[in-house]
Amino acid sequence: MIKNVHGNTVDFLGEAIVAGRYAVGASIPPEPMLCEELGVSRTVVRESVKSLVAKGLILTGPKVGTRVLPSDQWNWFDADVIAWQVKAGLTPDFIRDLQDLRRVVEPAVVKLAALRATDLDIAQIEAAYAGMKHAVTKGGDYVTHDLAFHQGLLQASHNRMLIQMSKALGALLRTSFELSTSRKGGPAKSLPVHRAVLDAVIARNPAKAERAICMLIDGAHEDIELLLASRRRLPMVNEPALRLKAA
Amino acid sequence: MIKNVHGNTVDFLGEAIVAGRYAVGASIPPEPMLCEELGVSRTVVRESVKSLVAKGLILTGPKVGTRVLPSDQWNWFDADVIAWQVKAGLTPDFIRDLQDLRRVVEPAVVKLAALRATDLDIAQIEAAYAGMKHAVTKGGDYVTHDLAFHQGLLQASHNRMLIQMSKALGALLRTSFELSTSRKGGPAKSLPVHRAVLDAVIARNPAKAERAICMLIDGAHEDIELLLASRRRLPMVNEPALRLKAA
DNA sequence: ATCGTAGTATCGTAATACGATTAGGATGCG
DNA sequence: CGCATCCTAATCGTATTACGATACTACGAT
Repeated sequence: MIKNVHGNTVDFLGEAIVAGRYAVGASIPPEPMLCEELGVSRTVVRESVKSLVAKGLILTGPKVGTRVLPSDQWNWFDADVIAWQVKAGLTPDFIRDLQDLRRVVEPAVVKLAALRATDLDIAQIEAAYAGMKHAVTKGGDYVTHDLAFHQGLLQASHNRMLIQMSKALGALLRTSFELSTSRKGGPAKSLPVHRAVLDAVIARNPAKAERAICMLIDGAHEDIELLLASRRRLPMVNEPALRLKAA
Repeated sequence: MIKNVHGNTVDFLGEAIVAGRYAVGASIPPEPMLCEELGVSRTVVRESVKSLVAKGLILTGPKVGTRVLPSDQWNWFDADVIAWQVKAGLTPDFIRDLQDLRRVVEPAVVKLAALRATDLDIAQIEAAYAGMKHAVTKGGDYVTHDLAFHQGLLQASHNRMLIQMSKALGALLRTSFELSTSRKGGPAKSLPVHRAVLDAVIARNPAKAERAICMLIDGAHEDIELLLASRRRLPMVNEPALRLKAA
């Protein structure tokens, strides 16, 4: 998974920060030290740092160094930030936040989708549903099509802000699916509920669509609670970090 | 309002892109040209470009140049992107999206706030309310305290994703207030509704809080519709852009 | 003891050079 | 004449060096 020097550097630093390897408010190693550690030029380090600044993870200043900002200032809807968080380990806090978000957003989204979906939107959701059905009956990748289903719903809301949440909600859906695989009937059980959502959207019935999606969310709710209960403590707490000031 | 060369460059380019001065999918001038135009070194231009890439506005590649991405890939919850959009002129689309978002998010937020608000949260909202009241009775800046009120509500939800929306919703609130100033009774009328929201939160009554905030939103709804009706066409459409390929 | 000042670590900006990639045209063949 | 192939050149990617700007730190003077 090599891409380019810049991308790798951003990922390395971003992941380290999101994983909590540098304490909030503390400085990360100065540029020359990072250059040496990562074996890249200062140009690359600086551009990477700027990228992270743009995502709200850090701030920089002469002499003050590069400091990690508190996590509520991060761009939590940024695809990279989400990816780093997922890779670093899903904290209960993160999952709880996402769950709140889903319960707020998805019902509203399907209502809008029922009003605004174009034929193309519906065709795409229908295709995703077909993929899910195929995965259940003949085996295959269920979660990818499940994600496509929900993403199609977001898209059909035709609201840029709401669409933006697909990456974040995707992380949650993927997690909740992590559980459902253990219980054999999971996908098979949720399939008809997905169908009901889609039918309601096609029928342009916002109220019905909302009721259907709420059933879906409530179903996933249990899985998540189980997940949170099982993983009481996750690897990422406040570890001493890599090293801030050697001397 | 000078800050540093990098910040100015990012703002200049970001604003130009958000304002639609470069067509979606088209290339913006190559790095050397931007250096000359802006009178900065290539270092600065590159770091600025990386910042914009991090915000999802553009993508770069050797030979392909730097291309503007479709607006539904932009990080719409990024404070800078919002600021640039506001500065460039509020399009009806943008306002409509924000309005959707507000109707979805704020009721949910106050419900969570009613469950989770700490004493400190409530004290801050209370302070904001006092500021609003003062502005109405003795004159002063109403909108700033109004913003602080709603931001306090977001904060009290204790959900990082929801908190992140404060910048975006702030832009909407500021816009809707732009209208209310014309009608003299605006602030005075909305004050008791704000009080009702706050009281419900203090009383830990989610349902009541939700009803109250819905009244508030519905009130603002008219203002926004008026705004949209009055400004049928805004400056930012598809202008020819600055200049792509001179030769 | 407190304030001011100088020193220094660190980021900010500039300038230059060369390597890497690929879009898009030039070329040759069927 | 149309299409596949190759090549060129435009443009970004990375490295290196140098110096200016800034803010923390510590020392010394009052």
